[in-house]
Amino acid sequence: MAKTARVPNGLGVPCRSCPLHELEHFRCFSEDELDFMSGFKIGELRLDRGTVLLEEGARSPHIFTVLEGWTFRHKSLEDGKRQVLNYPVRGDLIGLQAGLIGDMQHTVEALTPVVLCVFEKSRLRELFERFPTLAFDITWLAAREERILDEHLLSIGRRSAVQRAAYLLAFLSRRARAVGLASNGTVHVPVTQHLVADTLGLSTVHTNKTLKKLAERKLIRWRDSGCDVLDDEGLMEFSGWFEHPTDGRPFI
Amino acid sequence: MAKTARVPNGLGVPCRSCPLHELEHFRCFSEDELDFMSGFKIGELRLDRGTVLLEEGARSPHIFTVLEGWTFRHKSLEDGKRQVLNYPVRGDLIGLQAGLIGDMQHTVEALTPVVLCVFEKSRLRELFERFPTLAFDITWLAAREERILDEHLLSIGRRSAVQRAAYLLAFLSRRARAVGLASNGTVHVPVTQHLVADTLGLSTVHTNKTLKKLAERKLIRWRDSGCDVLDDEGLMEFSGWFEHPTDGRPFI
DNA sequence: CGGCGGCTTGAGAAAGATCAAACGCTGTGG
DNA sequence: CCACAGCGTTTGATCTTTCTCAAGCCGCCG
Repeated sequence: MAKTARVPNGLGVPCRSCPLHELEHFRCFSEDELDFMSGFKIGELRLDRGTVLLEEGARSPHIFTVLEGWTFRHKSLEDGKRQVLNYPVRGDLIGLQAGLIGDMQHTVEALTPVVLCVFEKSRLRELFERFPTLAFDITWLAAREERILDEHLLSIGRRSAVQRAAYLLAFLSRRARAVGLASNGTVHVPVTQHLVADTLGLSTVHTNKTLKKLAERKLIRWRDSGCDVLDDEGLMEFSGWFEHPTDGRPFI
Repeated sequence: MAKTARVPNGLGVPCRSCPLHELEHFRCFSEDELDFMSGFKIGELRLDRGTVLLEEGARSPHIFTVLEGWTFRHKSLEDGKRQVLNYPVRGDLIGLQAGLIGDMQHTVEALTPVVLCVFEKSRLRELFERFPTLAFDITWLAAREERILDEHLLSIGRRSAVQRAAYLLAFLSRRARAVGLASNGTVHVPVTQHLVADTLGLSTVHTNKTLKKLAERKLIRWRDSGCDVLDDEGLMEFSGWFEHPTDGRPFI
């Protein structure tokens, strides 16, 4: 079963030389911002695959940012049916909802070995007061998450099983690619079919049959408990989804 | 078909005497904040039922806040299938996503006659710089929207049709009640069954049969192209959903 | 070797979609 | 005042998608 880890262990990468800055995807920081961030970040947290970072109902004193690896967040009904909500990857914020509103209302778990930056939520107010630009970035990220969830909702509510699957894999592939997770051009998405099922709102059996159809079209290949996305353009076309460009993504 | 309206018309209620302040639901403003808000608000917009406020693909110079009435936001697939995402009501922000990120990626429409407060998105930066507390409130609202979408996603993905319907109506009733829209104890939700269907990801026919089951249990009553929620506690129990308390809701 | 987790397959059952028709309002024009 | 059109709702019949149950396969690890 899932383990739980909580305590920052070790300082690791300083913000100044954060590897995410190299991706042209992100905006640049001022010196002041960098100084503040360096102090705001209180450590790094490394988690094994399968470890629960934050649990539904918990109240954590920290918020996090993904530095390396894949995570996913999900919540469940009382009868145990689970719904995956999203997959935070490099550069994404984790725990903002709980940081602002109160308890966690979903669970966040490591999908691969993961490295997170840890921040104290008690200093969020200070961040807002001293660095409006950073505050703006946080809000930007929240708005983008909202947009992604809109998209997921449309997909689950109105697309057929195959299109839904195509959308999901295209989405994940694009997202991974944008943060530098493609190796020689293709993205390997580290999800089990069971997890895909719980993301699409389908049963595992039906998901399996559905994914086979995408594999037959050479859009994906299943390998090593995960999915090689062979042709994300093809998936996008097939699902009827396309990626909307966004004005300058911030970074935090 | 839906009309489109765009221009603020008339100044209406001053922020100082905003009726929303009376609901103990919202946090209080300082004098400074009130001053700023009074200037930030550039007018009011009244829309008839069915009018489109913001359209998918548009780029508006404004963001809005609902002062009176019901709205809904939705997006569609190319083949015309529509998914309703949420129902902004009194006190909710509209257009933040587009305000921060770029184009609108969903459409917002008036469900009843509506009064909106209009703000200039170009002054958002200034708000963040001068009033960190207000910036914080905006982020709070974004995080709460995220949380609501999480809940919707779980519902659509994992609940049965009846439970989904029960959840939706309980949710809307609670929400309406919280902002003072209950008349002698019960809430009238002004949605057609077609709209409910597009929110639940079901067909209209099946939605009709599903709602009948809830009506048979005396949980709701259909009347005047809308739904009287007779027993939201009952709906909540039936759907397995419960309302999570939130720490101090801000206001904007 | 045995067990477990993840994938695959088939068969029958259930949930929900689609098609078709009709009803009861309401508003409009003759 | 009536005829009629349009929208929202209701109902029944049939078709499709997806679920559930059940079993088997494979590779990995203890």
